[in-house]
Amino acid sequence: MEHKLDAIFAALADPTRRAILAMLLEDDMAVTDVAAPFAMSLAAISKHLGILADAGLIARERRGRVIWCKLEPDGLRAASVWMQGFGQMDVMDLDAFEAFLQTADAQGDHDDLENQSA
Amino acid sequence: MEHKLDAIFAALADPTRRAILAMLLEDDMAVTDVAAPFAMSLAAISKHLGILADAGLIARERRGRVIWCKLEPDGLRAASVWMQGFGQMDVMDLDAFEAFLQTADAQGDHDDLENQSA
DNA sequence: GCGATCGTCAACCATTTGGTTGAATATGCA
DNA sequence: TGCATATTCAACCAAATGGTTGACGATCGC
Repeated sequence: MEHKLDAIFAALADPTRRAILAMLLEDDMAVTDVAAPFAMSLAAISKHLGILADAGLIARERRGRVIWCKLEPDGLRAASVWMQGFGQMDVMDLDAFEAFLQTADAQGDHDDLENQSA
Repeated sequence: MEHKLDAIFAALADPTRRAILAMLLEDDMAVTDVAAPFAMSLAAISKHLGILADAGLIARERRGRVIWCKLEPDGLRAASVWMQGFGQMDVMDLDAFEAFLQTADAQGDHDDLENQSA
C-alpha cells in the first residue's frame, strides 16, 4: 500500500496530469483528444497517461483504432485514506462517485467528444 | 494555487517525508529526533524537512540550539480541496484539526520526546 | 573562551523525470 | 492491397531528485 501512495502522489504532482484527470472527470476521452489542449507532443501525453494508469488513477481501453481513457473511481482511495489521518478528512464515498460517473455516462452528455473523434 | 499543489503532492510522494509527517502528527520534534529512526544522514533529513516546509506542510522554529518541527495544520488544505472534486470527498475540518493539535500539546503527552532531546 | 552539540550549506554523484524526435505497430477505410 | 489515422516504443537530452560527505555557523555548558 505504501508503494501505491508513492505512485499516486507522484502522479498528482504534475499539473499536466492533474489537468488530464480534470478533463476525464467530465468525459471519457481518446488519447488524441486528451492531448489536443496541451502544447506538447502526443508521445509526451502518452507517457503521462501511462503514469496515471500505473498509479491506478485511470484505465485505458482500446476500441478499434482509438484508445479510450477514463477515470478509475477507486484510484484515489489509498491517498484519501492516508490523508484522512491528517485532518479528519472524510473518506471518499467511492460508491457514490462510481454511480455518478456511470450516470453521467448513461446520459450521453459527452456526445461532442464522441463525434469529434469517431 | 496550482504551483502549491505541485509542491504539496511532490512532497507527499516520498515515503520518508510521509513518515516524518506521521511522526509530527503525534508530537512536535527536534530535527535530530526526526532523523533518528531513518537510515540516512542528518543532512538528507534536513533536506526533506526543507521540502516539507516549502510545501507549507510543516513549520520550523528555532529554540536555542534546537530547531523544532511541527505540522502546519493548514498545509494540506489546497490538496484536499483539489481532491474533493474527485470523489465527493469532504473538505478537511481544519479548525477541528488545529484544535486537536493544540489540545494534544497542552496535555503534555509528548514528555518522552522532550526529555530525550533536551 | 573551548569544546561538544545541533543543524544547514556546498559540492558532488547516480537515478529519475519530463520532454523531444523518428521509427514501429495496429487498426480502419477505400 | 495500400494508405491514412491512432498510439506507443526507443533513443536521446536537460533538469530535477535523493542521497553522500565535509566544512561551516550557532548555541549551550563548563
